[in-house]
Amino acid sequence: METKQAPKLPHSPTYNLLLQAGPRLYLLHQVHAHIIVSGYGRSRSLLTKLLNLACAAGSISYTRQIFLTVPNPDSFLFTSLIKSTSKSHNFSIYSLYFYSRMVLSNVLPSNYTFTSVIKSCADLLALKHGRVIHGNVLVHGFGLDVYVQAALVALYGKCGDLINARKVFDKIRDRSIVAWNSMISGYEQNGFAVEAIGLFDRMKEMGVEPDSATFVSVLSACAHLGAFSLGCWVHEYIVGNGLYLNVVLGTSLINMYKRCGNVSKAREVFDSMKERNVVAWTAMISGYGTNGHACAHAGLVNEGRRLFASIREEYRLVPGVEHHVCMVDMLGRAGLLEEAYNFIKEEIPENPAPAILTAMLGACKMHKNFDLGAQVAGHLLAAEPENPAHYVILSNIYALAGRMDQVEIVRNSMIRKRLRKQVGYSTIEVDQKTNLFSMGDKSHSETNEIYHYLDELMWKCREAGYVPVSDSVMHELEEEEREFALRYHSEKLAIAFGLLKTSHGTPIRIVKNLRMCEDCHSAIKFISVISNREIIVRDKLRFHHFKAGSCSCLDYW
DNA sequence: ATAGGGTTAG
Repeated sequence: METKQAPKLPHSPTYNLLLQAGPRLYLLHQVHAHIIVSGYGRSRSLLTKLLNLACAAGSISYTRQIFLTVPNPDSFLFTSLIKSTSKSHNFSIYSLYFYSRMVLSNVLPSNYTFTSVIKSCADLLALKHGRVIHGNVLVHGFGLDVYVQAALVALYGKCGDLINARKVFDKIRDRSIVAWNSMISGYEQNGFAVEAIGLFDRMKEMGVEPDSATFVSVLSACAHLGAFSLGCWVHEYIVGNGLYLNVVLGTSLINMYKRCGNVSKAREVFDSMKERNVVAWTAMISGYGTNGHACAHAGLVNEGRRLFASIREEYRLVPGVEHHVCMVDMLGRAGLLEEAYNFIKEEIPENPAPAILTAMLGACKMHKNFDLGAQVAGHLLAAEPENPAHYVILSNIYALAGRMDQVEIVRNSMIRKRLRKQVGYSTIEVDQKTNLFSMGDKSHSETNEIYHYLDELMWKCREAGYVPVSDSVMHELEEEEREFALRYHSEKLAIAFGLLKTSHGTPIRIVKNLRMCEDCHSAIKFISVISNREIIVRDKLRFHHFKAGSCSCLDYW
């Protein structure tokens, strides 16, 4: 017996004209005219298709104009309109608009309506509207539709409401790969890299096969944590399972490798990609930059000046804060303090962004220009009086200049404002698990072993000629604390742990949330010789590759 | 008459 299938009816000639026109405005206008002239001006099906195409063609005004001519828009028309508008970021707001018109017209929404309108809320980060719509979902009985649930998880995740994202996620009975991906990316995008990886492990335990979207988030989490071996595992999995390296996935891999300090692997991936766009190129270039292969480090000041000029002259773009910061950093590093300062005054005469002044201040500190430093710090404190980092660097500058009275004043004003220095920490991945250390941390299960080993190591460093550099420690600390703090800075603890736990020949990779201090920088150079290991430290701004007693940053950072 | 879904990089 053959099964009876519903016969597939051919499209009407007019409908075919619409299909042929596609999302091209001038053709759509012609077909629209044809529709009206041939008396189909009230055909909902034709108007629906026309609306979708007008929207896809990018004209929201034409879309609205057509919408207003539809006699009685039905659920399908509203839904398709909401879906079309949800596809473009620019039109998300109209998605909400048409949804509210739908509700006001008493037209019943479907589960398809909700997936689209929720996506628009997510793109708009419209959490309040999202909550209301979530209520509507429940009222209309779609609370257990897996597509709607996945959209809700993504909505809450994007809006930073992880509690509700997880609540919805936990209620999903049969979790699709997209539901898992939404929750994992929710954690990742909100800075919870460890949780993202934890959920990924759970997903694997449950036998769910990850896909490229899963890996994009997981790689992002690896990049965040500097989790090199997990990142390599993901890469092997991708290759082993023959997953296609599309631009997004490829760029995620590049990003992971470069943020783990391995530019050559990043480059291998880049070279193997079939398609590359601006994002991929930018990821690769910035990888070279942060790892010390760019103008500011190589001292290619003329090249840098020329590139900056080309932003306007060749590319017709307006330089942004990030470009200004780079210029000031590059000039400052090269010792051209005056040029850097004039650059700021000329390029950004009013209210330069704090990041630009911070770069200037760093340059003043590096080249010990205390007068200019104090002047810059004054502007910076006026712009951001609540940021403790500015007070710390200013007090460091005064200390370097030997003006302890000023150090005292800065310190007191910090105390008065109840500002505290951001807590520094370092992480290191061992056996695909990330271990976190903070200064003087004794919470680790192998604390005694680690401290003992570190003391021994520092002793050997001293024998080899290492002298502690105490001026980089916070000046608000008491003398005794200072010595302790210096000896047990988080990166030193993490390195000691790494040396204890990994075999010879394996590079040690550390991620630090703040800038590295001068003392640690000097100590690690000695450690790299004594332990005969390559040590790679990623600090807040850039990479330091220590090998045989020297660092890739050439002591400028 | 006919038509559709949620996740992913700097």
